[in-house]
Amino acid sequence: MKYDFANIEKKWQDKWEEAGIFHASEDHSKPKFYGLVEFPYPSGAGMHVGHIKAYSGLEVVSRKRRMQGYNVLFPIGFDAYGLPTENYAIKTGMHPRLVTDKNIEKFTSQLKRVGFSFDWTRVVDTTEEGYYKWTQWIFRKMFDAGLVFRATTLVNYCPVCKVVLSNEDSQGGKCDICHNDIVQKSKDVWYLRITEYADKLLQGLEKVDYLPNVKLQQENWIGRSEGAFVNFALTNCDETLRIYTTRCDTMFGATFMVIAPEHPIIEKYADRIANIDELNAYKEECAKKTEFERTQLVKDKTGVCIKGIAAINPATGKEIPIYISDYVMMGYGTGAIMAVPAHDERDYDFAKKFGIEIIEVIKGGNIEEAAYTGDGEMVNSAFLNGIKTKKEAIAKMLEYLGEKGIGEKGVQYKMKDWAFNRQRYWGEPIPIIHCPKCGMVGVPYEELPLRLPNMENFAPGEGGESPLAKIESYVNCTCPKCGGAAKRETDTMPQWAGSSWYFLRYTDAHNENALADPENLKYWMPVDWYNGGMEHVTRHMIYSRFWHRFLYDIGEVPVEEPYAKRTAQGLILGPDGEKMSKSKGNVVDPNDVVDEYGADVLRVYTLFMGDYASAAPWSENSVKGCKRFLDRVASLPDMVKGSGVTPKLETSFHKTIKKVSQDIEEMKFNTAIAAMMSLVNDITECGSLTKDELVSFIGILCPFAPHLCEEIWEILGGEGFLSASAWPTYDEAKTVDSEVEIAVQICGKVRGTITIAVDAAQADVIAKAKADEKIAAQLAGKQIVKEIYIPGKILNIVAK
RNA sequence: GCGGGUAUGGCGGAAUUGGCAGACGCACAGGAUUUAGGAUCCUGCGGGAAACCGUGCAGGUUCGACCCCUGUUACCCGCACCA
Repeated sequence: MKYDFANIEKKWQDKWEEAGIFHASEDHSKPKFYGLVEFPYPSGAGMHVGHIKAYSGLEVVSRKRRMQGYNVLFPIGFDAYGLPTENYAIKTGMHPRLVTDKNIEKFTSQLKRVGFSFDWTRVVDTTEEGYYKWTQWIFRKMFDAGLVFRATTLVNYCPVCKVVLSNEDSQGGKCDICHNDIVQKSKDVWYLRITEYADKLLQGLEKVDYLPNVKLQQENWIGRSEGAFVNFALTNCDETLRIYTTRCDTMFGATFMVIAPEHPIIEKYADRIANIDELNAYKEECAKKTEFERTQLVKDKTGVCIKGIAAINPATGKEIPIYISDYVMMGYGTGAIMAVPAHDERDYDFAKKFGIEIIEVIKGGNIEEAAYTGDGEMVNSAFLNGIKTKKEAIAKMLEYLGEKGIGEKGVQYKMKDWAFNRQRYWGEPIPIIHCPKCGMVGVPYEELPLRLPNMENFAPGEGGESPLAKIESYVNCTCPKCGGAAKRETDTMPQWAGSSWYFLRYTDAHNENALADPENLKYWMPVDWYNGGMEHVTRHMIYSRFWHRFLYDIGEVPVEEPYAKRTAQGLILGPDGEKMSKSKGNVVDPNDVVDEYGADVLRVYTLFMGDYASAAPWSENSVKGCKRFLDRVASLPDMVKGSGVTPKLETSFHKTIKKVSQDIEEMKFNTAIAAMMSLVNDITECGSLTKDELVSFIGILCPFAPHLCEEIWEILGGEGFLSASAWPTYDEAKTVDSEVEIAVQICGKVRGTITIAVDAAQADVIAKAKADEKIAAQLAGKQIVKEIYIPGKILNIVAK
C-alpha cells in the first residue's frame, strides 16, 4: 500500500472522534484502568517534543488496556493559571483569559494531531469557574479544619515578578519563574499547615508503588528526624533556652550554644545584654546576605558572643557562652542548638575559629584534626562513660533528662508549611473576608465560586500588593457573620493549587454539585498509573497527596492515596546533547516532525530513542530510521498470502507478541519496538505472511502507530476499529524453539557451537559436542576434569 | 559535604538478571537498481594479519562475571550549615 501518512492520520483521527471510541464509560461493572499524565501548562510557545514523550508512554499502556477489555480513563486538561501568561498579558495588553484560551486551543490542536487517545469530553481547565469553584471549596474546607493560617514572616520576595515565593519556588536564591535574585521581605502570608500531615504523607509512601528514587526524594523532602528537645537554664534570665538535638548523647561535650540571629530572646532581654548593638549589627548583616553567599561560606563561620547572658549545661552544670550565628536558622527546630565541637563538623569549625574549648566525649577520632561523628566508647561523660553505642547513650540521656524534667524526645521535619498566596491577578481568588469584628471569615460555600473580577490593568502594585486590591467594589464587602463592613482578601492562590486535585475532577468533569460524584470517585480512584517528570515528584506530588489525604480525612474521597503507581520519563535533549531551550535554539517542534514524517513516526521515535526513564538526545537520522520501519510495515499487506500460519514465522510471532505485551508493562518501549522491527525483518526474509499473522502484528503495533495500523486493518477488511478490537494473544508453548544453538566452552572460552533439541539429555549434548571437529581438536590430549551443562544455554568442558 | 544513579562499538542503546557481549536502529563502506539520488534493495560493520584482546580503572569470588564482592576515577540528578 501507499503510505500517505498525512491523509491516513487525518482520516482516522476524524473517525475516532466521530465514533467517540476513547471516551471512558460510566459502566461501573467493567474493570477499570485510570492512566494519568501531568496536564500541561499551556504556554505561548506551544508544545515541545518532551510533552509527546511524556504522554506517549501511558498512551501506549492505555490503548493496550482498552484492547484488553478495560474501561479506560485517559484524560487530559490544562493547568492554566500562572505567571508566564500574566506577564505576557501585562506586556501585550491582551487579557490573560484570551491568552489562555488561545494557548489551550493551540495545545489542543497539537495534541489531536498526534492522535493521542485522550477522552476529550472530560477536559479540565483550572481557570474555568466550574473548576476553580471546587478549588476554592477545598480551601474553605481546610480553613474550617484549621489548616489555614496567616503569619507575618520574612518571605522570599522576587522584586522582578513582585511576588512572594514559597521556599520550594525560590531554591538557590533565584526566582523559579524569572531566575532573578530573591530578597527577604516581611509580609503577611497565608499558610497551609502541611506539616500537620508530614507523618501521614510519609506513611502513605509505604502503600504505593512509586519508582524507588521518587519515594526517596519525597522522604528526603519531608525530612523526618528524631531527637530531643532540651531546656537549658540561663544566667541572668528567668526562662530557659529550648534546643533541638539528635545527639543528646554528646551533651557532656557541649561547650557553647548557638542561636539564630533572629532568635526572639535577644530582643526580649536586650537590656541585659552588654553588646546588644554588636548583635544587632550582625543580625542586619546576615539579613543582607543572599542564599548564595550563605551557602558559599559554609566553612567560614561567623558569629558574635552574647555578653551578659550565658547558659548552664544541664549535664555538667558548667556555665557555657551563647553565640549568635547564621549557621543556625530560625526555621528549623527551635532556632537554638547546643554546640558539641568534638562531634559536629559545624560546631568544630566554629569553635576553632572562636577558640572555644573542645571536649571529647566519644572515643574513635582525633579531635585535634577534626570532629568525630562516628560511634565509639563514651568518655568524660559521668554516668554515660563506658557505653559503646550511640543508641544506648541516647536512651540513657533521655531517661536522665526526663527525670530532671528538662527534656524529652521530639520529632522534626525539614518540610515547612506551605506559603499559599501570590499577589497576582491570574489565580484563584482566596475566598476569605477580613472583618474588623469577626476576624477572618470564609466566603460562604453557597457564594462560591468567588469570581475573579474582570479588569484592565493587572500589573501588581508597587508595594507588591495584588492587582485586585485596586478594585474597590471587589475589596469592600459585608461580613457574612455579622453583616458589618469588611474587606475581601485580594491575594490569589499559587499555581500549585489547581493541580492539587485535578485527577479527581476527571472522574466527573462537569459536576456542578460536587467536586465529583462519590460513585465515580469510588469506581475510578485511585489513579492506577501516574507518569510525569522528575521535577514534579516533590512539590506537585506532595502537595496533591496532602490535599487528597485531607479530603480522605473529611470523607470526600474513598481512598487514602491518590496515585497507586508513579513512574517518570527522561528528558529529550537537543541534537547537541544539551537540554532543549529557546535560547540555545535546539528545540524540536513536534509539528515539524508530524509534517515531515507523520504522527506515527513521532510517536514511535520518542519511545524508541532509548530507555524511557533516561534522558536521550534527539536525532533526526534516527527519526528517519523509524520512518523506514513504518514504510516497511505499510508494504506488508502486499506480501499477504492466504490465511492461517506460516510455519517458518510461527515462533517469531508468538515470541514477539509475548515480548511486546510484557515490555509495555515495564515501560520498555524501546525493546518492544526493536522486537517488532526484528519480526518485520523475519517476515521480509521469509517473503510472505498470512492475513491472520498481519492482523496480529498490527494489533501489537497499534498502540504505537495507531493510524497506520487502522488503515491496514481496513485494507484487510477488518470491521469497526482495530483500536477497539482484542489484544493479540500468544501461546507460551509456541514461544519456544524446538531446536537451539548452544555455545560449547572449553575452560570458559567459547570454542564452537552445536545445535541440539531443547530437551536433549546432558549425555547426548556432551557426546554431540565431542563429535564436533573444533571441539575435538581442542580436547585432544587433555584430560576432562568437569562438564557443566546448563540446559538450552551453554556447555562448559573443563579440561587439563 | 550527604543521599541516589550511571559508565557497554563512531552514536542512541540491547543482553532472558551469573551462561555465545554488542539485539534493534543510526552512521559508515561495498554492490544492485536508477537519467539522478539525501529513494529503495542486498552485503559488511568492536579491535587485531593472527594467536588473541575487549563492557571506566585495579583487584577478588566462580567452571563461567557487563551482572556478585572490595577499592578507585569520572559524570549526572536530588538535598544542602536540618543541629
